[in-house]
Amino acid sequence: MPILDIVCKENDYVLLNAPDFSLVNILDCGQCFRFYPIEPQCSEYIETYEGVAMGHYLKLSRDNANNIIFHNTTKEDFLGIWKSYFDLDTDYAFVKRCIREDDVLARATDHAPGIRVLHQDGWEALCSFIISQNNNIKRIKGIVARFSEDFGTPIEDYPTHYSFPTPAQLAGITPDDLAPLRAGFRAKYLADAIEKVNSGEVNLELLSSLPLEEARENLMKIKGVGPKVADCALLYGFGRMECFPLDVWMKRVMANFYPDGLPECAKAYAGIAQQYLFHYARTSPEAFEGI
DNA sequence: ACCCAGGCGACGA
DNA sequence: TCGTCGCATGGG
Repeated sequence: MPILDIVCKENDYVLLNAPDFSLVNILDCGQCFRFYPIEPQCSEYIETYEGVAMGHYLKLSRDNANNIIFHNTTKEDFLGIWKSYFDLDTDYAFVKRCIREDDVLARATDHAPGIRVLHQDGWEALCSFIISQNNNIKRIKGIVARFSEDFGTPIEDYPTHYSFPTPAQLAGITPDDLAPLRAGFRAKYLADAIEKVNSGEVNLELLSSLPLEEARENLMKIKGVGPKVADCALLYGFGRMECFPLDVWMKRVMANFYPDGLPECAKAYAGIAQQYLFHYARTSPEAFEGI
């Protein structure tokens, strides 16, 4: 049984009736930093976002019938890039039914039912979460945008949009070269990541398959990569859905709701559960009420 | 003016 | 191994 009904309409690909898919939930919940809301161009569209991922520009909308429209997308790009990027092979309705056995997770999934965990490019996720430390999401997005504009490549047919720079494009870059990003003390961490990935001291190719502890230790050889940044890179960039990044918000969640650890029903879906809980804690004033 | 932001490294006990 | 502190930058 297909998880989602997908049809091709002229130049668009459309997910039919996808209630577990909200653009604002997915693209504005602190997991990715390159998508921005734009004015919908059709009265039927509830929300429209555009951005760049995996070296490709994408504009997508949700309409008033809960269809998700991938605008002007080829079959090759949809199946080769976006199907994986938006985790379309995972049945989020099923995952939510499982984790909702827990009351807090039930509230969290009600609060933002359209969250999904993206499968982003690993290098971009690593750099993005190096930048994220002691920083806020708005400024992270600005730094990542300048990183792409200053060192990436214009996208074909969308020359005002830029791909995220590859390690090869950044070879030899010094912290001073990164000054235009205004990344502050994180510039030297980015430079170290560039150096260690280009030298092969850290091999990104292995991180999807290595035992989790080894993968984390590998990433933490990079200056500025500790347990939290490593877990975020592994979860969002290397498909390690068992990762459970503990930032300040998640530490509050654990202390308040789960002093004895994550409930059993969520353990098989730790990364996804984390995303619902993180977003709930950060955006719902009721999250910690009565605690 | 102050405080904080999806942490981390350096340092001292 | 543990706690504490400084860190660049910019928005509220």
